[in-house]
Amino acid sequence: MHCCCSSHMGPLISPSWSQTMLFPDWAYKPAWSPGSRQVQLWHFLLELLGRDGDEVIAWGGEWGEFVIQDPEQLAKLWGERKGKLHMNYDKLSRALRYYYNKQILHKTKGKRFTYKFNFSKLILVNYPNMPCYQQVIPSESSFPYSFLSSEESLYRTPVYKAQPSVSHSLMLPYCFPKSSSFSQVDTYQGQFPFLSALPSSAANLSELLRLPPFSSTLQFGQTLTSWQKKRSAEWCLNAARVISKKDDSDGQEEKV
DNA sequence: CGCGGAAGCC
DNA sequence: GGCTTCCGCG
Repeated sequence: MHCCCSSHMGPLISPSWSQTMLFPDWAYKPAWSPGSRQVQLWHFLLELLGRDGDEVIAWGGEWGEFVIQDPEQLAKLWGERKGKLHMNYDKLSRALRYYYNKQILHKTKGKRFTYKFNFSKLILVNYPNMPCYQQVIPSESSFPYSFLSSEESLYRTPVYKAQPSVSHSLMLPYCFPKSSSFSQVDTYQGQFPFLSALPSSAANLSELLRLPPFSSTLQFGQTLTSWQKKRSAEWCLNAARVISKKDDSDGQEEKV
């Protein structure tokens, strides 16, 4: 039994989930609040990946896999974000390679500009003291998709290939009940920059949560629904209104 | 391209 | 610690 992120998937998806999202309070702490640092490369990648139809970077055929379609442009954007005017793909890719050791990321061999996130490790590395997490991961081994051969996706078949039993990292916060130890929860506050630190508002959250491949949204909706019904009182819940679209929405530094 | 050592920066 | 910069190697 692993917390709320159970493996069963039902047909139900709340039609309103894209309009109203519920998050624990701590999920809204900005990245630059005490205890957290500047934006990290993987935050940035997830952020861009959350924007559907991006020409610079996009999700690949496998769960967590992504393809950098315009390496130099990606480097330029990253450089702008970090204030490094001479950033290029050579340097950016070095940073990506440093993720190999941490097992946050690895290279999809044979595919140009293609890397793959290990969401489980991503969480473990960055948020090691998660209570329920230690139950989730070891039981299923760190990678729930082992039935997928890595060579399998020569062709880009979108759906139903990768069906994770543990949903992706952005859902993991839902596995951490607020319940008894408030102090623990406090420790987590501000530690989810990829949830809360994205440039501006909750609108970005919605983009982010469209995240990786496929059914994640479905699971997400389902999870939300059940949590809303069952345990919402136990959470420090926040309602995030998702602004459907701002004409101002390029208010990030992407455009200069 | 992709890799990883080495040094440097903040 | 998390890159950034540079570089030699395959």
